[in-house]
Amino acid sequence: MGPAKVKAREEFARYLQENGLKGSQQRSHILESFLSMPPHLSAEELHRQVATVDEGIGLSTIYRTLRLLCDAGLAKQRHFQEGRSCFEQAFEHHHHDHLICVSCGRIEEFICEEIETRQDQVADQHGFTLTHHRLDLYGHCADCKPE
Amino acid sequence: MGPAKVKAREEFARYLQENGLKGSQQRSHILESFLSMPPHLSAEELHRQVATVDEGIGLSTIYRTLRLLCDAGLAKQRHFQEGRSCFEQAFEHHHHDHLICVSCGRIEEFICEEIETRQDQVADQHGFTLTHHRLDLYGHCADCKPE
DNA sequence: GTGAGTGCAAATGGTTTGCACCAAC
DNA sequence: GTTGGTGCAAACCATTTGCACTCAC
Repeated sequence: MGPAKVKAREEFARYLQENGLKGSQQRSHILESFLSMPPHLSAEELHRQVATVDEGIGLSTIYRTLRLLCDAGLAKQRHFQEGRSCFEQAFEHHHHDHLICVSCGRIEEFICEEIETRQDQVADQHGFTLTHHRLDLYGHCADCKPE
Repeated sequence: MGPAKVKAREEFARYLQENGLKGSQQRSHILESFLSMPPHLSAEELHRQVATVDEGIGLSTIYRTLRLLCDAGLAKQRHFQEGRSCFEQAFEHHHHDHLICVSCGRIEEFICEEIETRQDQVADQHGFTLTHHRLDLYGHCADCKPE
């Protein structure tokens, strides 16, 4: 169990504390599952995982807690596919962009300073002040290459 | 009326022809409205515009025709905001990325060869073969700058 | 006249919400 | 014991679809 996860737990507890929110068994189970899973997952996937520990937990609670985690800065909501959210572990993560395999769904992260710089230049040329951006590269990963 | 629009009409007729599809008053009205409007619009916006010419036209017909236009290569479906599609005029358009104003919704297009090149390099380093990508820059445009 | 196109209403599906009940502080 | 949390079912909402009818070829 890495120190990042310990810190994430503390962070969540602190967030609840500071906002006059309560803890609960469900929230603990959801957080633990979230921390133990791959860094990118859907609400549905998280729900299935949590169900192995707590059968009766509702999907709405998953969504509500996921929103809490986003507000607390521990998760980030992404939209790699239309009509379905992907939640990403955000604690101790710096900015990065994504490579998404269109065959198997594998997601890899990267960051390219050159691209970041160019984006700022482009925005500048158009008189825009950037708030955020989204760069997703879609393709076939090494394992899914057609022969 | 630019030559691009004339070509777009011919292209659509040809597409229908080649695929054993029929023309209709509705399809003509929708195409004309689509060509006369700004290059980025929602199905709803197109529907409202078409309604000024043909009151009774259904929203489903708008969607069905929009899909046809995409298939014919005259439109491209984008997803700048979650849960709402944006359709873009695609005839005589080359590849480009977008700047989106988070205040007024204005959309500007740009292309940066340097970024394109870097994307290929990044994909290569990760063993990916790119099929497509999505680069959206969000921010405040010149007119919406906070003083 | 036949197969495709249309309008309408109903379905879809991921996500959110209203509400009565339950539990953490 | 008060206030927030939970599960369930119903609501959302852009988009799609089933169906009976109409129109283009």
